[in-house]
Amino acid sequence: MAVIRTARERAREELTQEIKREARRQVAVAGAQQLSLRAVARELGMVSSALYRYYPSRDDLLTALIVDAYTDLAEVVERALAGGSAGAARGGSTAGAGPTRAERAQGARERWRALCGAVRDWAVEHPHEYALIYGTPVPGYHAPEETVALATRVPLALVDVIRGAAGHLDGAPGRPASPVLATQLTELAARHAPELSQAVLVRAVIAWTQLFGMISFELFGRLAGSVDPADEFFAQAVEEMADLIGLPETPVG
Amino acid sequence: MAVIRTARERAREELTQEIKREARRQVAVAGAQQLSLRAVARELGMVSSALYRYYPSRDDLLTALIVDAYTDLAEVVERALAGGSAGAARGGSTAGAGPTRAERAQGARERWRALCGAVRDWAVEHPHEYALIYGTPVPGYHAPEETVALATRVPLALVDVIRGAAGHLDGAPGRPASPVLATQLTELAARHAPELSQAVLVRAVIAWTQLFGMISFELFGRLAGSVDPADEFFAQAVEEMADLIGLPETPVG
DNA sequence: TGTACATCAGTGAACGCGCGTTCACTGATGTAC
DNA sequence: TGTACATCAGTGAACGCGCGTTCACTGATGTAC
Repeated sequence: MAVIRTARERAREELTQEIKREARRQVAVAGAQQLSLRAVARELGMVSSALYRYYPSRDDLLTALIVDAYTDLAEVVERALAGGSAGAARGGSTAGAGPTRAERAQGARERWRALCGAVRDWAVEHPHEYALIYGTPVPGYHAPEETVALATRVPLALVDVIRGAAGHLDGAPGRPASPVLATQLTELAARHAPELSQAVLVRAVIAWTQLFGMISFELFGRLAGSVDPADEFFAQAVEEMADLIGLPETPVG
Repeated sequence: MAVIRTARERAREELTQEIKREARRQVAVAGAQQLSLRAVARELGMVSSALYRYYPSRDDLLTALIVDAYTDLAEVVERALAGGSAGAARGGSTAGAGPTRAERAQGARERWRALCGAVRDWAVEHPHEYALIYGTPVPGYHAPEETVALATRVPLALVDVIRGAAGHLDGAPGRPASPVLATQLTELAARHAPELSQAVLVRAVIAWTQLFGMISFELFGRLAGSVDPADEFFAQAVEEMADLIGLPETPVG
């Protein structure tokens, strides 16, 4: 009620964060499966039962970490797009005004690069948190509704990048979608991207799965012996995907 | 020594298989993390310590399952290619003789479809075994050398399909590879596919990561709300990947 | 074919471990009058 | 400002669980002579 938090309230907020921080640290070191309330409590110098004042169960703590991971990744990606696109488009835009439609189209490929790079960088820096949200689901754990909406932020950003270039996409003509797929794409378009053709949407989904497929393979060690370290392969694949979608090339110079 | 196995030897072989079978069943139900020697023993009506006559540790049993999973998948894929390509190419080939080079090129897209379909079907039928070999690595478990060679069988089959169409590939011209990537591709080509260009090889790796990226997303529930069920999306993506690589279209009729 | 010994599969008890969660408690912090 | 009561964070013991692995043992199977 009071604007100024009581000592109790402040302590509670801080400890809630500290518990989460320590839990995240443990997940980062040993993976989600190894997360143990007792170990967290031990590290914090508390007794294990004290944690139950903050999280009603281990699964709730895990959920908090998952929510944070989704949020963190989404913010990193959105920040990369906000910064990157403004920078890329600023050159040609009237000072003070936002980028024009054509300018955003010009910047679409840079934005696509920025998005892919941001996801990969985050994943490489937080491999276990990445595994937490994009790895094998933990059997027995069921993600609450809350995370479903969060999980869409990155794909929505991806679609947004493509929408920015709508009308300027120059990919090869696509194959017609078969009936069920066409229906799925129509619904997807209605919800998120009415101006994109089915051919482009399919490729957006392909690029999306491609992006995370590559990253998972890299993190999980499946590229060892072929294109690992994967930096340049990744960059190349990002361009190939941009070509596939038909994102316009930015004129050089 | 004896050609005829003694009762002891036969019993040992059978029990070794039965233990593996029960372990596989448990992994299929609850995932690798849940595999427990005690539970396996219980189910088999033995005492847990008896298992140590057959597998020296839990990790060794897990390794046996992983080896089996790799082998099983590879065999399914190789069988699909053997059957599929023979059938596809038989129409135009001289009776008795193998397919000519041009005929194999004609069949390359069918072979690519067969390969992708076989991998996906196997994964859908054995989701937990798929997760065992393509999911998040189990922290603390280190895969022995043995599995490394096994893991290459599917990608080798993939490269083989493309090699079958060498000289007939008609993909869009690729971008030049940057230095490190070029080196990696040169080594890859030297080892596995000297007749393929770097542009094609990059796309082969892209298609490879794409294939498993899609399947993982499908199995792990990440396509829910977009293109799930994924059958038609998968088929479409398989064609797009074939286009990207430049596998020749089979003439219809 | 029969006996003496060696091999080895399976038993049952035990070790030592760590886990999530509950519960009655204490003492400090906060609130109402 | 001071007192009486309510709230709630943290304690410590306990419950009940399942796990991987070791070890001395027994009894059945196999082998050599």
